[in-house]
Amino acid sequence: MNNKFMAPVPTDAELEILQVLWQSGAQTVRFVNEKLNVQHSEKEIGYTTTLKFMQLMLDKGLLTREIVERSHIYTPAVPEEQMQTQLVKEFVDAAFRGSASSLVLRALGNGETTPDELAKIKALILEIENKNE
Amino acid sequence: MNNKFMAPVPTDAELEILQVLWQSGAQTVRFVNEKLNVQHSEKEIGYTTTLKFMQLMLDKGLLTREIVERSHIYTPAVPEEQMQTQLVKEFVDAAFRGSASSLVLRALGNGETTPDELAKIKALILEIENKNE
DNA sequence: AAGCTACTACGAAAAAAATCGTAAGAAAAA
DNA sequence: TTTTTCTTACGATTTTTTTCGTAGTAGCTT
Repeated sequence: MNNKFMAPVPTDAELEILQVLWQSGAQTVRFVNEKLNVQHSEKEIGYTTTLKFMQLMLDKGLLTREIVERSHIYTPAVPEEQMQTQLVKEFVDAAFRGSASSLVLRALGNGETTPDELAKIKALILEIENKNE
Repeated sequence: MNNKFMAPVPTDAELEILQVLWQSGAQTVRFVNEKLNVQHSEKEIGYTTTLKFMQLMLDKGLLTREIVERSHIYTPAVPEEQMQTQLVKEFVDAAFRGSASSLVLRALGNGETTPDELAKIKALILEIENKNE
């Protein structure tokens, strides 16, 4: 009984599954489960655990699926970019009281941003500035 | 029995309480509870709920407190900036597979960033680029 | 066909997070 | 000095998230 209107925000565990699918494309439960287990080498995640999640996510409208050769292939219901936009919005509210720019400052100030990436960001800023004219 | 070694990551509800304290400075449970209820106008959060959270947070090392006039005044154990740094790191991993710059791109591309803020960000980028020389 | 194997379905348990009710103490008010 | 009013302590419940065991189904193997 799947609501198909708007995808809800995923929980942490659900987001990990989405990551696998965005990165590797539509896949089976087995594939996702194995991928999760190579990353998370701490504690083995059971196959049925992953299966249950993916079924729940189907119900919630986070995934869609089709049957191929008697096995289910799952696909994210929304593209990564769209979900990221949504998540950033939430995160900015929760951790930066709504100020996206202070998030940006923090993210840049923080860490390892390669010159290449910096250049890309600079370009985007110029673009926005121009549009603001 | 409070661990005092390293503050753990706050849950969502805990983070909301921290926000109030970072924003308004050290405060009582009552103050925090009322502040939460004006924002969250959906469903009233009981006083004891907030109290319990703040006691838990004290135990976890997220808050400290002192007694003033027979009433407890709570203070965040870590400054907002430090916590933001930690949270951004986690968020980038969870939602952007570790790429801070794509988070930045997304955050900027997204929304309303004022020219003033853009300028500040640009300045930071230049600063980083210079340091990279 | 009988036994394996590889799946999915589903209920339910375990763990984590959020919420609240009740008791109890101490100052303030009556 | 009773009673009312705040405030904290703490156990317990509810809700949400995560995890898994068991059963059922269908193709393959022999």
